[in-house]
Amino acid sequence: MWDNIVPDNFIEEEILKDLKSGRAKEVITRCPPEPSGYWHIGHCKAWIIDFETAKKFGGYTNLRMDDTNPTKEDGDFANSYVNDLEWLGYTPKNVIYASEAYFEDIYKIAEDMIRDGKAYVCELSAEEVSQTRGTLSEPGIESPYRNRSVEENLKLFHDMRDGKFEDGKATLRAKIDMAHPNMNIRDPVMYRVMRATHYKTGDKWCIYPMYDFAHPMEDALEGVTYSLCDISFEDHRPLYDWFIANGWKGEYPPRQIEFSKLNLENVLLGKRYLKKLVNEGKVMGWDDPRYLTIVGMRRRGYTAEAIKEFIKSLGLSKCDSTIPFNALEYYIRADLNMKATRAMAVLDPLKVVITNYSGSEEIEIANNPNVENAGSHTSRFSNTIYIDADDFSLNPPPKYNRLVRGGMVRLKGAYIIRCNDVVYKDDGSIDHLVCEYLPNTKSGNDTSGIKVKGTIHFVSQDNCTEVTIRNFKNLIKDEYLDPSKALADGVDVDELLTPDSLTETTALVENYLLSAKPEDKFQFMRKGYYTLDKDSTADHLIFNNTISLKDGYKPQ
RNA sequence: UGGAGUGUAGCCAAGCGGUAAGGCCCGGGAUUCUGACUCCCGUAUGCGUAGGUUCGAAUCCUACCACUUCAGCCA
Repeated sequence: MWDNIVPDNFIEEEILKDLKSGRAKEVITRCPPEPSGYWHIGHCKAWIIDFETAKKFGGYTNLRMDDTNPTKEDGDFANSYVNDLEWLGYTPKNVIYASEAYFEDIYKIAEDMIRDGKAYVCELSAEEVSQTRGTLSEPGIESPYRNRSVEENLKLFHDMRDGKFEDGKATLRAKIDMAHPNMNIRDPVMYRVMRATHYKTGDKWCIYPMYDFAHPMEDALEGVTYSLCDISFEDHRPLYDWFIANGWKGEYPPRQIEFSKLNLENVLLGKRYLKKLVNEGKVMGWDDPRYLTIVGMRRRGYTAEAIKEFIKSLGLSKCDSTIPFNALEYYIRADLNMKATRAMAVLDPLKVVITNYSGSEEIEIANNPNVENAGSHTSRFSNTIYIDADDFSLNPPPKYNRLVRGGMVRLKGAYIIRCNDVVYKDDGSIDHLVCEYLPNTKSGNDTSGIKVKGTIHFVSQDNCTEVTIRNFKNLIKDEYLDPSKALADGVDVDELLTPDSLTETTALVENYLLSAKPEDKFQFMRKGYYTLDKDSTADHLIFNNTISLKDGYKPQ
């Protein structure tokens, strides 16, 4: 049945072995966020693995809120995940709230474990537990409460649930091994007393299971067969397996497999840091286009497909890795190249007067020359136009293919022009260029036989509108390739920030863009990709610079 | 310094005893009414190091080295 599946990575290899040996019979995965923050590109990697792996083996994936700590969680986050997944193009089979779906069952499993002598109620304080845990090289000390009778433990555990202990006064602990070299195994806490209103279950519970106990039980209860997570949980796997072995009686036990997480150069994804900048008003919000949150990337103009292709291109391993940002940018450009509508925009206008032309006429601009049937839209040419200032040079560097005094260029979609004169302002700067056009050179209808080296974009005075452009630089200064390490080394967060990571400029765009809707994607030809920001109003458009085009021009 | 994990090109990453895939970056060229895209070509006598086994080793064995990670009643 599985014979024609070819594994693409070590996780799929492991799964295939299990399937063939009968250890597992299907592939059901889960994406298990704690609803306590917005998703970012790092989470994307995990969700892509969860969904793609299950899909490959004909299984499915659930979205499960791992909401076992009411002091940190919020239902708004949970809702955002459903939207983010949808945007990414994934539909979970079920949306589950662990608190609602499993708390009662997990509690019963805990009772069974007490009956089996596998768990005990401990009344050591948090500090005492910490002090008796031992160190990396020394064993811990067993709790004085470790050998209570089953009856006493059961009664005390019920007391915990019934609110007879104050917060922090008692825990349920797994009875494993206080001398184990893996610290996680030294009688880990399974339940703590915590009076907090849960966004989903309200005040129904005053005890909450810990991740290490809850997670494997949730997986098992849910029928999840593969619990894929990042490498930071590797040390927890023995515990995961212990809880499955000692707490769950089912036939096909879930299996945890870890992979390395995604790090990007110059990018900080820590929740604390993102939150701090939002609170201090240093960014526009969680969806700031400089953030690599899902909502931020979306607002910036990144596409879900580009993000997915990027992550898939990275492969899967357990090695620590940090990916250069330009690896992501490649996929953003590649996807936008096929999706963005071409348009003309002049970012730094220089006026050009065409002396031998009068009036105005329509021209056609292909919406996307790389896509068949993308169609075209109408723009205009007239005797007064604007070109970008850097497309004209008084002292052209070598191999400069744009407009120079006495030289010719083609205006995209219109005519070839020649620059005959330069008119200066009183301060010595250029006021405008005086040009002539070559009448028989119109695009698509050129009978002149004249070849020019350069084609530049422009807008016509009678067909353009001023808009705001938001330009972004990396939030983190270039020299901090690993900002989390810098932070750990004591560098202040503010020191990491690029001072002018957001700048606003204006541009003249062809009027075709007036009908754009938020999130519409455009390529401003020869410049970059832009998307309309949600802050735009009918008479004031704001475009976010998603990413520039590559510039292969190297003078010399 | 106890446990766990990882070392293949500048960055990722295939490879699973038969003589180092691919992608990004970079360099060169072609093409181009976007200096984009596209298309060619080039980039590890070498796989953390040192030994060993073998006709043959990135793959097996031994030792060592480096890096990451774990001492929440967080997830």
